[in-house]
Amino acid sequence: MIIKPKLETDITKLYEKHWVNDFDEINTLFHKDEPKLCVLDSETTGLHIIKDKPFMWVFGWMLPKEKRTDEIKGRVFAFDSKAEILLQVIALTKKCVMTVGHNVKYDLHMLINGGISEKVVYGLKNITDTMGLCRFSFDAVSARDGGDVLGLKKVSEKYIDPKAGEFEKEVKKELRKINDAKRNILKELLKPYKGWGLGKIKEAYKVKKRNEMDYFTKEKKQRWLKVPEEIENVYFKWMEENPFADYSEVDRDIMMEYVHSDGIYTLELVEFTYPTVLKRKQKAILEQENKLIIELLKMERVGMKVDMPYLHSCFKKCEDEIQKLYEELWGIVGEYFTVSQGTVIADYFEKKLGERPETTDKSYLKKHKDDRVSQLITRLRRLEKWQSTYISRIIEVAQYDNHFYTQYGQFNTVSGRLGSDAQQFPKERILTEEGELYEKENGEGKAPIEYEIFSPRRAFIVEGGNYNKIAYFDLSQIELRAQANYTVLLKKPDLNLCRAYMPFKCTHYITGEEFRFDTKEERARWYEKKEDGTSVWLLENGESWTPTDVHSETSHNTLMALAFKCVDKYKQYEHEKESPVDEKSFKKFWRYIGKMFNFMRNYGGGAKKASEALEVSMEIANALVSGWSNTFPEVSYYQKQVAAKVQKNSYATNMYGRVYFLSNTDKAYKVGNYLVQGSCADMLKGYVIRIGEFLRENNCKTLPLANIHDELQFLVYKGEEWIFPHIKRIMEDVEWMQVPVVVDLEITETTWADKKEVQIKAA
DNA sequence: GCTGATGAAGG
DNA sequence: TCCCTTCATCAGCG
Repeated sequence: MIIKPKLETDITKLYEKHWVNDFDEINTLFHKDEPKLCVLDSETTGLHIIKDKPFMWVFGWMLPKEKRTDEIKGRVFAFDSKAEILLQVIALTKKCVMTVGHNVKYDLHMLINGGISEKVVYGLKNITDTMGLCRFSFDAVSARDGGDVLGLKKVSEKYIDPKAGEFEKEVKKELRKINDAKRNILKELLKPYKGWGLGKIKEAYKVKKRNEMDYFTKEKKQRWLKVPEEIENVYFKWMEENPFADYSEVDRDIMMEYVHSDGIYTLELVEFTYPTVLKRKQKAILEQENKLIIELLKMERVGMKVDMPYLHSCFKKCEDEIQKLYEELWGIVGEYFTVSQGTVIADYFEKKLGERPETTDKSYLKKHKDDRVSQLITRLRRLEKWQSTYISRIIEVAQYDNHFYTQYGQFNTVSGRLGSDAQQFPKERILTEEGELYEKENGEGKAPIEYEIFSPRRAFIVEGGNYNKIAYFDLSQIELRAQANYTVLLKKPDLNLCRAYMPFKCTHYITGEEFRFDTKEERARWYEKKEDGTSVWLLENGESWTPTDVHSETSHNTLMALAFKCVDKYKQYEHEKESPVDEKSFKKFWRYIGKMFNFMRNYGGGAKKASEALEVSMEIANALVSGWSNTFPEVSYYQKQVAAKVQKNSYATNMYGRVYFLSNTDKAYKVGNYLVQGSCADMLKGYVIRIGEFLRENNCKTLPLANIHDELQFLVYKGEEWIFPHIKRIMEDVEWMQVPVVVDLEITETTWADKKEVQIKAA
């Protein structure tokens, strides 16, 4: 059945839109057209990759160029989700050169949730994500700096059809109507209770945004409002009986008007981006990404098991602590407010100090850290953030089956890194005030468990049964190693940075040969030791090589720049006017700012920012700049070279062929970091593919579980510990890295928080 | 309602 | 010339 929707644009009218109940019409036309490019897109009940189901699909294609006319460019078919049709559609996609979807990994989840076996989906070979095509053909500018956001609506509106956003509006309107109707039920229910309307509920409980619509929660907002039990019962019961509406509740006739457009724009995006992808020679790296789609798909479906009772108990602890602190805060200030209300806080400080602060941000509060109000606000902001972002969110996501599922954004980032929400789980626990005091006196990590409010990583536990172990493979300081390697590749190796990771330009204590690192075998000798445990490689002064402590070195050179005299390196410094630096203050202060600045400067940071961020004088900040330059002269050279190259050519290419293109080269200085960050990201992506192959070839049941930038996690199947040395070998074997790559292994049989380091050798 | 600022995290 | 991100909340603007 051919659909003539009310809304058509110059772009969409060139596509024939069908609604079908079975496969016949699709099949007949497909064989008539013999397309090379097809699209698959799902409409689903929500965004949970395991719980939610597809209820409608769009399958379509673009006609081969020779078959197009002025009237028709392609065909799209919408149908209710049924496994039989999907299976036949999948068979057709295999006849195309390319099958695309926008964020296609999500649609692959929905194929599985729609009744297609995992085996069939995991076996798909010609899947390409149009988000990837966008990333590989757009400028390397992050969204923060005004670069493109890759959402289908945004991209199509900008590059394909200014009217692309119109289609969704009708459906959104309809969805809003349904949710409004549900909200009106609550309104009616609340009518008998004076003073407790919808507005008051919104003050008492947090209302989050889902699809730009109000999503009511059970989380407290303005905690001074005491909600009568009766009201709370009415409200909670309403929530249960009236769950937040999703697209499946929208009338099918209205859906039908719009579903085709997503498929059409996705096809159009291929036509728009693909020539640039080819021109920039991005086909090889695109194929890598395509392989990765399936590996990530598998990984996402494993999910991390969470300890729900623990989370619920932490929620309660957090809640009590927040309530307690708020009561103290309101008592002092004499007014009810929340800690994110900057104006109220500014009022307070204006009254107290006679001067109105411009901001009430973290740094302002830190300046008044002896003020109890300042302490309370700082602490409450942290607690509330943790409670809502970690505890509540994990509970919400994991409610379905006690697993936290994350989705990896494969093309979100400019550099090539994966994005995911698992990356922000704090490593450290949050303690009560007493606990923090205890640690101040007795050392970090020393506070006993009764002081602990919440340890995010404690919530993630092993699966159990035959999967009673999680292994974490972590790349040691990989970005700094890659940075060192880039100076080697530029034929100007940075002495200090290289010597942090290998005995660069050192000589053997017996043979006198210089350390070489051109081949794998030569490189592997960096670790060789004498019987007494010191390195066989000797520095110029005859001492055994020890890895340079790059942070101390920057601090040392900063002190030199400030005209300190070195009495004992890293330990004692004297000055004509300033007070001397002893070992303790070197460690606690100078090394700390040296470390912070090392990272800052690698990203292009300057003296002004350093002075602000590290809260030091401009004099010290300037000394850090020159201290850094003296410590890593060739890193400085590298940064200048890359920027100059980008100024000249408008692009640079990382170690895996990923191109960073800039139409406007004002921010060329950023590319130096893109190359380092992006090469490491592609390195990780490569591991995921290769380790996946290894596990398949050996019929392993161990499952890749998660990735966080420089770490890979595996859910280990009982008895398969033999693979650890192989994974380590795969990860440490990086063709282009002349600086040694080192991988550490940690294991837990209980929770993520309790992982312990294990020594192994690469196979 | 949308945007930008702010601030809590990860590397 | 401080890099890449995620997620939540609020003030200001239209």
